[in-house]
Amino acid sequence: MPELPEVEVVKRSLQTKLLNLVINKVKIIDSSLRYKINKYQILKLTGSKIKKIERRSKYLIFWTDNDLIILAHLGMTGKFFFIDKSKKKFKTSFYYSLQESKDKKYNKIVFFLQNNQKLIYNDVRKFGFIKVYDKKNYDKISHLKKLGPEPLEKSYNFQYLKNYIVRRKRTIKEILMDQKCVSGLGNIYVNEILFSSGIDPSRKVEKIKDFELNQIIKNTKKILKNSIKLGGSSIKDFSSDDGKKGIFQQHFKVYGKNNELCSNSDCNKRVIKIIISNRSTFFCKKCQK
DNA sequence: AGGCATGTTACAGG
DNA sequence: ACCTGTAACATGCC
Repeated sequence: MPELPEVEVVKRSLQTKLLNLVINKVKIIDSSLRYKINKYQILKLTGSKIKKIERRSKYLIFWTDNDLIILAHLGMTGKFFFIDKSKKKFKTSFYYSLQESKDKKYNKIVFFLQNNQKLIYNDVRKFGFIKVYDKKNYDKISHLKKLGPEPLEKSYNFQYLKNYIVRRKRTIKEILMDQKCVSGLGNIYVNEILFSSGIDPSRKVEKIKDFELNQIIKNTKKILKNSIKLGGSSIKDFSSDDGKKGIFQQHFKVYGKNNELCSNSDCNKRVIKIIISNRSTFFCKKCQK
C-alpha cells in the first residue's frame, strides 16, 4: 500500500474536498478491517465538521470541530473515494474508479456529507483501519507514539541517523524500513533510496560510512519530494484525482526490476532480487556496494 | 496452482 | 526493559 508520498497526495486531495464539510450520517457496510470498527465510536462523528487533515508517517488524521479525531491508515489497499453527486461522476481522493461496480464490493464505510456528497473508505485486503479518538487522548495514541521522525523534517539528518545506528546490528535496509528509526518509508522507496545511494541493502549498519549516511539522507528527501510532486507513484492502479491515468512505477529505478538491465546507463549488469526480512529486495551488485 | 504483494504488530527469545 | 527475527492478518492477481 501507499507509502509516505502516496499518503501525502491523498491528504492534499482530501483537504481540497472535505474541509468544513459536516458529516451528516455514517454508514458501516463491513466492520471487519484490521481492527473491527467500533460502531459506537464511529457514529459519534454524526454532526461533526471536518476542520483539518494531517498526515503523520502513513497515517491520516482528521480533526473535527468537536472533541473527535479520526485516525486512518490505508494498510496495503485502502483508498478513499469522494463522490460529488452534482457532477454525477465518481470522483476520488486519489484513485479514480473506472469500474465502480467492482470497487463497490470492498466499500467499508460511507460518510454522508453536505450537498449530497459522500466519502467512502474502501479496502480489498482489509489491512487498513479507521479509529475515532477523543482529542484529549491524542498523546496516548499508540500508533503515533512510537514513530520516529518524519523523513522530510530537518530533524531527520546525518547526526540523528548516525546516532540511531550506534550499536545496532541490523542491515541498512531493515533500519530504514523500521518506523521507529524514520517513519513513512516502505519497501519500494527504501529500495529506491539505496539504489540512488549506491549502497548494498544487505550491509550491516555498523559498516556504513559517514558519507554514505549523508547520501541516504539526501536521497531520501529528494526521492520523496519528487514522488509527491509526481502525485505518488507506488500504486498499481494509481491515477490522479482528475481521473488522468497515473504514472505507475514509471520512474522507479530498481523496484520490481528483477533481471532487467541496471538503469545506470554505464552499467551492463542486471538487477537481482533477494529477500531481506521477508521482503523483496532489488539491487545492482555492481552499482551498490 | 503456487507464489507474491505497497504494512503493522504480537510474540518469543536473547 | 530493549533489541531482533518471524509469522500472521485477507484477498486478488500473475
